[in-house]
Amino acid sequence: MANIQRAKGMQDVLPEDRNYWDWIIQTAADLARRYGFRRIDVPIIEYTDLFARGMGTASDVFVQKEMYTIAEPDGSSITLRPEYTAGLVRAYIQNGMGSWPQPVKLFTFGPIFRRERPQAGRYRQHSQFDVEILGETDPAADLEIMMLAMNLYRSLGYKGLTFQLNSTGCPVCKPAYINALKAFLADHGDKLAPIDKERLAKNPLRVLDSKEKGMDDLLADAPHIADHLCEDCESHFADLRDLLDALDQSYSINFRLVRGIDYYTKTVFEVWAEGIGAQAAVCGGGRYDGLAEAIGGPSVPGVGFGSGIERIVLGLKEQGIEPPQPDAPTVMVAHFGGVTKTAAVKLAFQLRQAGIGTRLAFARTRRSLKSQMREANKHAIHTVIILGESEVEEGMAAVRPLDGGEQVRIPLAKLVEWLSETRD
RNA sequence: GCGGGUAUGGUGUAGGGGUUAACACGUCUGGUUGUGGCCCAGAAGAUCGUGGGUUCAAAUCCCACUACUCGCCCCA
Repeated sequence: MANIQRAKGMQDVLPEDRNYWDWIIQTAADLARRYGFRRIDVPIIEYTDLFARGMGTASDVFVQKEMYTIAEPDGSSITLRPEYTAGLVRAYIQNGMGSWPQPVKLFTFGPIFRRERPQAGRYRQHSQFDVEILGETDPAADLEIMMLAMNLYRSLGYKGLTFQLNSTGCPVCKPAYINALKAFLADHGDKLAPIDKERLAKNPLRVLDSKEKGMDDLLADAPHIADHLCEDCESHFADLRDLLDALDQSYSINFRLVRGIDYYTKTVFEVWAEGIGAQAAVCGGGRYDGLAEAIGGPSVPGVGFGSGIERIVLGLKEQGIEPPQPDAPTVMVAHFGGVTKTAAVKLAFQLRQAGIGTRLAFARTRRSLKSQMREANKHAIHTVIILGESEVEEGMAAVRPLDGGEQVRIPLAKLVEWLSETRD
């Protein structure tokens, strides 16, 4: 058995769990369409270059290790997508969506791949629901993205939801802020943990994300990005907050909320839910006005979010929320082999044709009715139709309700009508 | 990449050197001719993760490896 197992970090989604998935995806798609988003699907594989440019060079070495990259015989390099946004922006540019009515609002679902060490709620293949608005700078677009995310979790029944909101500035104002932050941290270098000193050197913004002891107090006095925003970012952020207020939507300004990649500009946000442990964030997103240019295209502003389905499922389970059960057959046809089996097979398909979900008993030889009844009971069947020799001879069916009630004989010709009137 | 934990039938567990590895759930069959759930009886199903070592004897002790899992780093 030891050698028959799924690859590391991969997951089987068993039928029981799949109920959560279907429900989540259905809910999300309905919601997105109500907001005017349309579904798109892009390939799982893109040229490696697209992701390399999209991510920026800061985390290049690291990124290389986490991506599933394949060298093709023709010398090109392709990669299993580690995120959605770059591929969607590529599709926007390549398909000339710049000349569609703007903005273009898209959503999608599917797997993304990162070679990380697996952990609770984090796998090497995981699926995301991803939503983007491309070609729009209005803060109301940011609002729409945020509210779509929030309302998705609300629709699913999540409790204890909060918005964490911040602005990360833009290429005009961000560098000056980073310098101010660096200077501040350098002044307090003796108070930094080794890990934070490393972050300070590599990616100063990440120090804000530090969970080291004493950092809460220290960072309280650190410069806030909000005080360093340029005029454009400042007004964008103010407008967004006004709109949230207009909707009576509460949120927390979290100046320590930062996102890893370079391409984020202005708005960054996360939705947090209570009760799912260390991974409080069920989704993260933001604005990325510089991404399209970074990958070598025209300037196209964008804002969006991605949310991991596995993590949503985890949260639902921890909050004790169960998905609706999908329809399963409630009618079963039992028989005793031979001519009765032939009759049963014909009947089962007639019922299905008529829209009645039907389970057919299988049996290579004569099989006891007891075992067929037991089978019915295990599958929540509420009506067993028994076709024995005498029934077949007379063109009748013995209809046995399992939820109480008398067994009756119904002419086969009237069975569909009888079932739809009486049993559903 | 770094650290912790765990590995026994399909699942969850018990057993801690000595003849047929136990229990529960699940699965299957039967409990008089063609009737479920409860109950009863029975059956199938494990070379005790892999490889080595100690021993007369290893599921049990030792070592290594692998896998799984939790956390750290990092997170698109």
